[in-house]
Amino acid sequence: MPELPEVEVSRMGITPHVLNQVVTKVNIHNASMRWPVPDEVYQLEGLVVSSIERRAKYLLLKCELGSAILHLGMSGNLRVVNANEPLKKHDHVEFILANNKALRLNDPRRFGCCLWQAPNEEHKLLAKLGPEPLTDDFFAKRVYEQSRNKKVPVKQFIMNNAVVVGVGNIYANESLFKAGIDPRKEAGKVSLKRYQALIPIIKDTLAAAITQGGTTLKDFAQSDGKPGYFAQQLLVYGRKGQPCVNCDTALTEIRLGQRSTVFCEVCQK
DNA sequence: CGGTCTACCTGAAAGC
DNA sequence: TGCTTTCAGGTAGACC
Repeated sequence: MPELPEVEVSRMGITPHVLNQVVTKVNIHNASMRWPVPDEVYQLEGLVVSSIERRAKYLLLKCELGSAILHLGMSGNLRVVNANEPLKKHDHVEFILANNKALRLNDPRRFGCCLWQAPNEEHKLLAKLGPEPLTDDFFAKRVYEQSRNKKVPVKQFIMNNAVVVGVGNIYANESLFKAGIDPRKEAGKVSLKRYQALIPIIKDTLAAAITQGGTTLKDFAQSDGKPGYFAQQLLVYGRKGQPCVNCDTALTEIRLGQRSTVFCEVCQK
């Protein structure tokens, strides 16, 4: 499932093939994604892709008359293939380029989306997003102050897009383990000192995953079409019952906000 | 308004 | 073996 590192790696992967190319044709093979794919996306036809940006887990293909906003949801991936390559099942949207390549958005579960943003406008999905985790806008004191009087478990707090974007379930589990923080602990009762430990860990974990080419369990294909399964070592996620790497205690799995939460009851307090 | 819950969706895996 | 059920999860929006 694409988390922020996968999206960033996808961005980097498609950029050499897509940047500065003319979009000769847009094909919407299946408009029923999370939201209907709007016809405005056809406005890209005949335009040059002038930049490819990422905000949270959204990718923006920017052109003079507007931008396509892409989200991979849980099961989506982007591929760059030769335009004559047969479509695969769940290739919902494709952008044919002047270099005879096709950028294809494939998403079996259709939790992803392809939307439109006019120039100088900010789509409402992007408007309420919190800071990017890898920028200086995400820092411990800010998170600490934002968390005061919040009763929500700290894990759910750091997965809240208003606090920081791009921290999904896997990285929330991993980061809290590395920081030694019990995921159930009330966000408002976590000290500044502990946020000062946690925030750099989140940054380092995400940055390392980007550096290594992105991590995923399934569904992620490298943008050149090769399977992109990435064997990053996950310390707790998916390791319920297995020994903690620090103390050998069997890892515990619980549900927080309907999400699988794995942690070490000894190392995380 | 803050906090919690649900819906959306398919395919892999588990259960029977 | 093959059918049925469960589970995975990002996130907007409904709900209390």
